[in-house]
Amino acid sequence: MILSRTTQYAIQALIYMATQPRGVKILNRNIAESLGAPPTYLAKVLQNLCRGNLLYSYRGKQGGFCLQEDGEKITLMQIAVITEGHGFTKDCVLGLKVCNDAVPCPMHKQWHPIKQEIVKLLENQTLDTLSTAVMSGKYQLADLPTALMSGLKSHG
Amino acid sequence: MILSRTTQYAIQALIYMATQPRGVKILNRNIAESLGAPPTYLAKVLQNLCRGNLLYSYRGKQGGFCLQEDGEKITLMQIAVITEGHGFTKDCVLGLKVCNDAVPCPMHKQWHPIKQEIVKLLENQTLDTLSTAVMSGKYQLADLPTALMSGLKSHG
DNA sequence: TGGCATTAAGATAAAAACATCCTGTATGAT
DNA sequence: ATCATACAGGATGTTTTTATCTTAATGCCA
Repeated sequence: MILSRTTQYAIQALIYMATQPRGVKILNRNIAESLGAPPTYLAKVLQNLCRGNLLYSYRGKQGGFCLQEDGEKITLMQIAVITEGHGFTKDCVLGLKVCNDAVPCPMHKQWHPIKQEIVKLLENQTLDTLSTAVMSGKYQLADLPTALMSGLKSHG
Repeated sequence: MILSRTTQYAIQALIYMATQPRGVKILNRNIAESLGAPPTYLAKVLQNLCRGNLLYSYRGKQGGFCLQEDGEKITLMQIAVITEGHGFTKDCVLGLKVCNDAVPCPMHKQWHPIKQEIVKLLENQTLDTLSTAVMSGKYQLADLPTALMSGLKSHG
């Protein structure tokens, strides 16, 4: 598994939010329901994304979460860096603490280009592209296709 | 992290064994020391590799572990399948239980080719190639270069 | 102002991964 | 035979990740 469960929730949640009308506050409860994710855990993840400045949060009645301005430009890499920590793209595939061009593990040379492709992919995929794909109805965001589809339909 | 710590230990251990003269029994204790891995934990990993038919084990005095015949042809994929379980190459990058060409997540199309490259790499890398690289002295197998190097030197 | 809905945050719990411990069993050497 | 050595396997402990619970803080609205 390349991304932790936490990061997967974060990405799913943000894509979901990008499918919703911009500027409207979205409840944690609704996101969790649409994704089939544990609400209390997702709340922590969203909190973390707020600290990472990808989201705004508003308390009280009429509160909820909102994508930051230019939210659709957010990349998967930005998300992953917040949830997995910096340097998760730098880890040695064999787990060595020090592994670089100068002092490589025996897989370093072969693994490096693939790692680069993963990085490039994560950097190229934006919430814009992904949410558009989901809204087309051809791609599922969670293991609850009916729940999600109905959720999308009710909003647009 | 693409491979679990357990898989990393397994790969490191097998590469190390492939650097040693074939047919000679190798002690868990020595492998662990050379890799800087916890000996009792490594023992479990090696046990598992025996069940997976990559190693032979011998008990009692003069006992130890031996690479299976044709051990140098073992691929990283064979190892990973044993330690991570089948289907670890089939996991959806967003964590969906069902995600395939027919019912894809919004990342499926973009992720698939990279996943294929990872699979191909793991299938192409053999203990032969990797142990040869390590024996050349240009590549480190553990975060204990001096310990490993001296270990290799003492055996040829 | 009081009541309610919502996120924030800290404590706690559960599960999985990682690691250790102890006893059993096989095997070669004395 | 007995002993020392090394793997096997089960129980236990620790750490990290994932998940839940509870209380506080905030803000809307009547």
